[in-house]
Amino acid sequence: MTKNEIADVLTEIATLLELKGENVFKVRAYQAGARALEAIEQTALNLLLAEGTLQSVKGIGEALAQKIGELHATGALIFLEKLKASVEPGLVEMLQIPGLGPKKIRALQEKLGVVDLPALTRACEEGRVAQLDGFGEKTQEKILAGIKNREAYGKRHLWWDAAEIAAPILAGLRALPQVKKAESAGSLRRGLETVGDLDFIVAAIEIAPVVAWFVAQAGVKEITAQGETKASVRFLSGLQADLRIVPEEQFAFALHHFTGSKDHNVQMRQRALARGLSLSEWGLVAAEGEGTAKEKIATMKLGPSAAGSIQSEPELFAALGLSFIAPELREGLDEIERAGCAEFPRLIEIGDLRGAFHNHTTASDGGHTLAEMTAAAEALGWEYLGIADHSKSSVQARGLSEHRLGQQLEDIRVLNASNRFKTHVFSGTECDILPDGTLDFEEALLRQLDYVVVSVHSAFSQDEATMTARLVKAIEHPCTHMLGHLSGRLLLRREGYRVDVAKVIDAAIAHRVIIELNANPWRLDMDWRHWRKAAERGLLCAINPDAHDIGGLGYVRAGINAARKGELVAEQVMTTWPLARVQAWLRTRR
DNA sequence: GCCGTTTTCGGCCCGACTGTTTTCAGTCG
Repeated sequence: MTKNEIADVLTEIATLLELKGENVFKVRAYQAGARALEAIEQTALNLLLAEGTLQSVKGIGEALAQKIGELHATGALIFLEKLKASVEPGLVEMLQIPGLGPKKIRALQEKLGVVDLPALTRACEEGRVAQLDGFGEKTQEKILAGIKNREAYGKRHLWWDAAEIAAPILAGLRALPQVKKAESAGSLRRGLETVGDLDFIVAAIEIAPVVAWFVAQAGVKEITAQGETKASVRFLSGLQADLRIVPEEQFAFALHHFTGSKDHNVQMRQRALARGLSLSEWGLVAAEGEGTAKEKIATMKLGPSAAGSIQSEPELFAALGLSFIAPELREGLDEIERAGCAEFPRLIEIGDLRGAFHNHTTASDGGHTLAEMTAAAEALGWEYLGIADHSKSSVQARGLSEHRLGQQLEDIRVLNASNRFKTHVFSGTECDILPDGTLDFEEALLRQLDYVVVSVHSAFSQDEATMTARLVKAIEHPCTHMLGHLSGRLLLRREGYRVDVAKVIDAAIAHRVIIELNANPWRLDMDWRHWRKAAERGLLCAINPDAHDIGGLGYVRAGINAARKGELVAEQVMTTWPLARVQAWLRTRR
């Protein structure tokens, strides 16, 4: 079993233990073990297991090391099988219903014999749930609504879509006279590829009018919570938005807290405790003595206290002996440990980009012409634009024949010579990698182009070894400059094909082939989780929007999120390089 | 189940809100 599969098993164990009413700290230990496993490389895990030193990994002790070893060696775990047999399988689904946690689910099972969602629905409809201790009419209604809307409520949303919804809300909040500061937080601010809900943090001099505006927005279907410091609404689409309002002095703490991630926050609080401090969304105070952080801050006179002097996130990190951690890096992996040792390098920013490869035109399945795409690139201030329409085997995308590609090559030559645009156009192709790993065009034609992107668009169901060999063979082709969308995944829609990413990265480094970071919000492929280690080993990145129309060029914004999460700096991304350097690089790859 | 500048036991992040209760448990993030 691979480490990610083992991590999934540990998470499953945690869920089952939770449903059994096990000690919450034991549950947390399994969850922490899963995270620890996700954070290390497969090869490192293999080595640790071979050496018998897995317990040196923080969060993995004797029991987890034994179970991980068993899973790695045999692909099965007797402990899990026994655990599964002791928990009704329908209970796991019940955890997805808002308001239902392990305790309530156990009560439902023990008192009413409810073991799955259909039985729960009946029990609600017959009014039996409302009569249980700790339950009532409202809970019963909420459960029924939760079951009915399960799909929409549980759904995650593409970062891109969530960002579009969040932008006018943030602008609306900032326009209110009572609002001093407002930011979006949560996974949206962390730039995660998908977003579960929206979080807004506001510093305001008066609370009521802000809450009133927030809950009265167009498209609000229901108000799910409304208190003194927070309000939550659910939009018609099922997307939930949370608003937290704090005094201005606490804005930095609240922003940090609600940016998360949860794992990051847990580790930050542990770090604070180790220094005799207690961190919460309200502030950073001495951990000793009575009272909550909120109460302490309320009674605190202005003075040289930690909370009084911290006005920003960088100051908050500094107070815990840490260099600033960009929101995109706050996933609770190893960023806190590393921030304790050194500064992070300046991560790539959208303004660093000078162009992009892998864009389509009306010649294949794009919506705008070569000239229109070039004009749009010029409007973005880009020095260059790469055109890579589909090759002939991608019939579904009106892939270009050799003849039509030759024509496009000439069109681009003429366009560049005309000096009509300041943006230089590179002629390329998104050449299909055929099922056997050969390319869709002959070498003689490929050599006439400025560059070649190779991608898989067929035979997705090949086994991992075949697909990996196929990609490696395409990378080894002397004309290949870049590998397009490595996994072929479509977020929230379909899994990528099975491929050994590590081997593909090795091949790309060995043959000086770029792996693109496809910035299309549905793709964001290769995944950000691979980039840091790969780039440290010398892999070069290109942030490519895979634009099929002029609006699609803007997708690089999403690509920047992923690149930052992968800790890429501008130098490691070829599309930040000036035109002359890019030209020279492409020539040396011939 | 994990861990140790509180070190082999006794802790484990912290607070808001809801719904159910008359002071709090459960859930959520």
